[in-house]
Amino acid sequence: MAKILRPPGRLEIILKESAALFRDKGYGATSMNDIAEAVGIRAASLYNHITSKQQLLSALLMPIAEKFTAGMAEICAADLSPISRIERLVALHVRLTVAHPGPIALITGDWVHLEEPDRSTFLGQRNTYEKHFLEIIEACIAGGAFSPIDSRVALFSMLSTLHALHSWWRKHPGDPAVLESQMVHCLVEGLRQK
Amino acid sequence: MAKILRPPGRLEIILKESAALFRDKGYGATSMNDIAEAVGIRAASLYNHITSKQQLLSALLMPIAEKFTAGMAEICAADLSPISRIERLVALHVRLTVAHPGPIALITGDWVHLEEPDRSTFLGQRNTYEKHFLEIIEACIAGGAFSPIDSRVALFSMLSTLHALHSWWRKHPGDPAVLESQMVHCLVEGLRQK
DNA sequence: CAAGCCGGCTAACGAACATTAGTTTAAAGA
DNA sequence: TCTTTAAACTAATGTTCGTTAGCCGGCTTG
Repeated sequence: MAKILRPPGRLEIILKESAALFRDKGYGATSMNDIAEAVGIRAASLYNHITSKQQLLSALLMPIAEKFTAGMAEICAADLSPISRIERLVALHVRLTVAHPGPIALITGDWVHLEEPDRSTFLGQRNTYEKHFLEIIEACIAGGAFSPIDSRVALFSMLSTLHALHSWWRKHPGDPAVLESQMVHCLVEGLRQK
Repeated sequence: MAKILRPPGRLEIILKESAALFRDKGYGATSMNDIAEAVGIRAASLYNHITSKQQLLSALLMPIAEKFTAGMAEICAADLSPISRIERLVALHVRLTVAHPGPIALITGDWVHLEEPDRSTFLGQRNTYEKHFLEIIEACIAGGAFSPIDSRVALFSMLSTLHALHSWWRKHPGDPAVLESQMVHCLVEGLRQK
């Protein structure tokens, strides 16, 4: 039984530092030297653990996309009211953001640097995710739970906030459950006092 | 009276193409060659119109920051109820986004590549802008117009949507007034049917 | 027609880039 | 103690980067 619990795992350090750098400076503006320096290593030594910068991005982005896809599938499969599905979706975003605040930041912009076939895979998952999200919103409107607003505008509004969650969490970490209820309040109930 | 209405103005073309490329690929991943190619010119020829890549970013970002600062000052100076100020702020974002959909995209992420002193100037303006925005939200809560939610969460939620507006506008251009009322509905009134 | 200049161009610079090859170090297993 | 092996290193590759220098064609203006 070779090695359980080896140090902290060099690869994971590299992934974590890469995510932070990609998030802060962007994939294109982050050099292998930057990453190596953050890890405390020479740039060439990184290649003992990874095969390319591109694969690094892929290793960060693809599992996250997968998690969102799986979460959406679970919510769609469950027997829930449309409004409950919305709440579950907010919870999904909060949970994944808290668990992976680094890689999740890349979903907004740095996916453009993915090469094929990862790029197409990622975009496909993203499209179906948003399609399902839209259908749930439309179900809320049809059922009278939501006002008869433009469903695509509502989707855009919710998603842009949920995608930016990581920046909020980094500055104000706290109880995920509290954050979740605050998000539901802002996004669904609205700010206006009733 | 030298030249009114000269062709389309080469510099403006360069600025517009740069904004689009910075927005799509990020400042660091956009090369002078990319910009030159988009303009239909060789990279070296760009320097007949600009002094550096850095100055290009600065020329795109700083005027936008200035416009937000000026807009906020105007709203603060006017004699308005807190809730009216919120509506005016949404209108300000919609108006600037529609007028400058390219450069406005850089406000979210690419400002990190600004060099001093522009970087500090930009951050200063951004901070005071958000401070004023927060005060207006708190006035809404204090006056009973808003629910007693965490004001910073409300600010984050509104700003993240307003900052992402450009991506929506690019895909679904239309009547700015309609967009504005939809935004007010999503951000203030909430999606939930009352 | 001549002068000037605006805005292209080619050529070249050093620096930084991602990546490869080959070597050394040091800890683990025999 | 000797062997193996993972993971660091140095050195070097060719490419691309932003930028400078200098040239040249073709308008505009006298």
